[in-house]
Amino acid sequence: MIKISELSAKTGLTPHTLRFYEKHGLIQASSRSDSGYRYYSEADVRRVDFVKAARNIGFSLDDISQLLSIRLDKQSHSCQEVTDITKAKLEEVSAKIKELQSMQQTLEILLDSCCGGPESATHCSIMEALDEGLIRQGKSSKPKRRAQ
Amino acid sequence: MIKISELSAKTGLTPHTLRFYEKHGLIQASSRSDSGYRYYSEADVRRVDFVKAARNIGFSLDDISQLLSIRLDKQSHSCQEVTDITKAKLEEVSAKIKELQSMQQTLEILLDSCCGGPESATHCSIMEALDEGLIRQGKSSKPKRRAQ
DNA sequence: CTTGACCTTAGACCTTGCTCTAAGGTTTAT
DNA sequence: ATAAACCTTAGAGCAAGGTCTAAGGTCAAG
Repeated sequence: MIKISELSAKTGLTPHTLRFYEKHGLIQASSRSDSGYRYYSEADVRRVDFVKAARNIGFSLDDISQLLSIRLDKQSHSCQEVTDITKAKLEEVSAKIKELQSMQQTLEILLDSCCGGPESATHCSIMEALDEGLIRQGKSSKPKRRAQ
Repeated sequence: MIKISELSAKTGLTPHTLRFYEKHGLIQASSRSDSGYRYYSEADVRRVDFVKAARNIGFSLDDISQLLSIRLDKQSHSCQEVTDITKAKLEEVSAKIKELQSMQQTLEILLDSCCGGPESATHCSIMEALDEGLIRQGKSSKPKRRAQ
């Protein structure tokens, strides 16, 4: 059993972050010393690594919570539950990419249209485009509260 | 001269947001009534529209601040200053796209590998991939403090 | 003259994922 | 025995861009 700083060393996450994850229910120390020190097992290390892997793909801590509860009792959960979470994340990522690509395109067009030189910006075509309000591409409205 | 609710109607931004922008130096009322009510001119409306256009492209409020000060005195600024801001934003957007595409690809591979059916997740290949820690694609480290 | 719509301010709260501080207790090495 | 290095907790703070509340002042209509 290792203490938090060793878990930190093994996982690359700071003790702060590990405690933060615990507070949010993602991980937990297998046991505590009499004085309250957290002690972690090998299984705990693997759990943290799972969290890290999921984080790297872009899953939110909330998603990871769900994945972890599936992981704890795989028998009682289906592959579909896992793919549902994954598909939702993929949708989200794809939507964000589209939005950014639209911005990217606009920025490229603007850059193409402007000389970019040391001339005064009096007739800068980028400034003009912004002034004319030619640019429209509303960032998708985000849901305010969970649907009900 | 119009009051804030009318500016809100004309621009689609709430009075709250308009005051928020003012607090952050993006806009300002041309004048105030004796009682302190904000009064806006046509030029003010155009300025808000500029802010909206810039925000739609993805510029941060900070970027917009810079663009606005160029706009206020175009003579004293060059096209290059404008393209520098635009290029920086394009880089940022492109980097974010790359990061997301990497996630997207991983998610697609995971989804391809999993049956997604009602079977128990005991041998779910997505869960296995996360467990094996096969996934590596560190989200670019973000700068903690401005470079010095 | 009162109601209701509108305006003012400072400041709290939201989201997400940390990051850090303060104030104190424990362990380990010398 | 004591100092360094570690641990604990609650809670504050940050980034970004809003969003909203409270408590109160103002203005136009009826």
